[in-house]
Amino acid sequence: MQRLEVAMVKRLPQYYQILNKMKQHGQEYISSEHFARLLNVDPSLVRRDLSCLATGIQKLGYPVRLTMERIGQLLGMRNTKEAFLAGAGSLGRALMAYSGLKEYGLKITAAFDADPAKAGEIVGGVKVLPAEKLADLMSRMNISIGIIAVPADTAQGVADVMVGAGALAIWNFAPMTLQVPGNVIVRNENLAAGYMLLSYELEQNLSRRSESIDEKHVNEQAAGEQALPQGERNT
Amino acid sequence: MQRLEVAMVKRLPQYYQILNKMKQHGQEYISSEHFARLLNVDPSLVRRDLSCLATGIQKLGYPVRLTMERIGQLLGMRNTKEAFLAGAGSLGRALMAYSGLKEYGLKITAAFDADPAKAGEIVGGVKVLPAEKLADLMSRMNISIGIIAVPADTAQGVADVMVGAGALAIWNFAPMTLQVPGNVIVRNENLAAGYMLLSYELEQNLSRRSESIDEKHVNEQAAGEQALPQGERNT
DNA sequence: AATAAATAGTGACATAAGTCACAATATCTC
DNA sequence: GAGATATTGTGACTTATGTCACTATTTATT
Ligand SMILES: NC(=O)c1ccc[n+]([C@@H]2O[C@H](COP(=O)([O-])OP(=O)(O)OC[C@H]3O[C@@H](n4cnc5c(N)ncnc54)[C@H](O)[C@@H]3O)[C@@H](O)[C@H]2O)c1
Ligand SMILES: NC(=O)c1ccc[n+]([C@@H]2O[C@H](COP(=O)([O-])OP(=O)(O)OC[C@H]3O[C@@H](n4cnc5c(N)ncnc54)[C@H](O)[C@@H]3O)[C@@H](O)[C@H]2O)c1
Repeated sequence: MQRLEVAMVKRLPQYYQILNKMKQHGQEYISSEHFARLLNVDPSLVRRDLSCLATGIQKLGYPVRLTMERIGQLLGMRNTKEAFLAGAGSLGRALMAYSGLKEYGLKITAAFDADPAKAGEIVGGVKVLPAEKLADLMSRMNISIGIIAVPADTAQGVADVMVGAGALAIWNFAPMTLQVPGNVIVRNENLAAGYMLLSYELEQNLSRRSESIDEKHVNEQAAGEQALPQGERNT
Repeated sequence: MQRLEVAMVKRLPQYYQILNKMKQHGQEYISSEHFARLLNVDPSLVRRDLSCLATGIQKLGYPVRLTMERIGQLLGMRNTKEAFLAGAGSLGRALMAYSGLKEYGLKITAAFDADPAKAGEIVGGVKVLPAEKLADLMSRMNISIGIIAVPADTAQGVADVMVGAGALAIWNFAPMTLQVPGNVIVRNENLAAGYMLLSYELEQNLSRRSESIDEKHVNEQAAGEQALPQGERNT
């Protein structure tokens, strides 16, 4: 009964990150219970997710190194992939400077910016080139991942160029959904949308809190303070 | 039959962003069909999501301004919220400089960094202060949102300080899940995990492609090129 | 005024995701 | 080496999410 579902795959990176931290702490094993506490999910969900890796050992838990290895392999992190970045603005530079991505198998080979003043700059070891060169270099170097960090109104155009140059996957930071052919993978990292969600939940919490104050006639500001753990939001 | 679900609320920001673009283009109405095309989802899902807003007009679609207004209200964007940012590194600076957030009702009032050399800097109109001042200022100014852009190993400590100072919501960019009391909302913006997902799907696509090449004995490199639209990944 | 056409709203259904409870099993202790 | 115990793996169940097909409504057209 292999339940290789989307929701599960979304959690695998989190297990991986936890395992990584455990490894650094010299931990040998970690239980589903422990995973669950760190991730605010149900232990049985962890077990269900990891059962497909066939790596759990009864009474001990999951061996840190082996499980990490398996997840890394499943997620395709073993072989480093090269990517081109479009847009060397403040977010683009942050990505260039971010060493964490190498650890997960991503290497930003070059960046491209429409602003001629930015050409020649080097950030985090990554050189910025003129935007015009993107298409040609991408197809000639056979780069299959494109990262989009340009303003929303030019994002679709950049995506089209990347796809035309052979991109198979696009990591998009512009706050919009891109239109691409069916064989191209897009992952939208819509941070603004993420904030709106936070804003919504905060609003909900606040109104619930004031409701209970209303109901119980003041003197209950602490109400909800010890409320049931609601878990964290992401995904 | 009010289906006010999590999954739906996650899509509302996307509808909002599309409506915003439509407004700028002077569009008056937008149909569920149109929404669906832009978001790569089923039109009936759009209708179900928006039905709770009671704003759709038959034969015309959804009125852009009114619907945007309703969503903005539901998401709690009408009243601007102030936030403190911890970590004025490359990502933190990008957030300070990002004007897009104001549009959605978020104002970063001040930033805090443990590195004394960074104190006094101003990025995007936001001043960087010494990290020691965070707790005191946060509780005195009654700021309820904290943004975490510090390295993963200090993130939990910063979160604890924020919660102690009265934070009710945390927007976390460190690649880990934070432990907070049940009344505090956390949104994890785990970009590294996002990349791993992209990597996984790319790997899947590549292996499926090579499979079909194997099966049909070469000469079919184009196979999958016109594959069924798989929609985009986010959330 | 009648008709056509587009499009929202929705009940019934299908699939995905998560929870519970418990059996199976590996390790540890004495 | 026998028994206790922690912990995995999983079938049955519950809840959430998405899809389909159809009805109702509004506007445009003749
Ligand atoms: N800065 C943030 O923290 C942040 C947060 C969330 C989302 N985003 C999104 O990320 C994107 C970039 O944001 P930013 O703050 O870095 O903006 P920015 O204005 O600092 O940088 C954008 C860069 O893209 C370049 N550019 C424009 N058109 C281009 C093209 N066709 N080809 C190549 N380069 C081009 C510009 O010259 C500029 O250097 C935007 O879509 C923004 O909405 C940014
Ligand atoms: N840069 C990126 O593109 C990127 C992408 C994804 C995730 N992240 C995550 O975001 C976080 C920040 O990344 P970054 O690239 O900006 O790192 P960075 O090293 O450039 O910046 C981190 C900043 O935090 C400060 N800091 C450390 N401890 C602190 C404390 N206790 N209080 C206040 N400030 C403190 C440091 O002085 C530094 O200025 C990290 O967790 C990283 O994994 C970054």
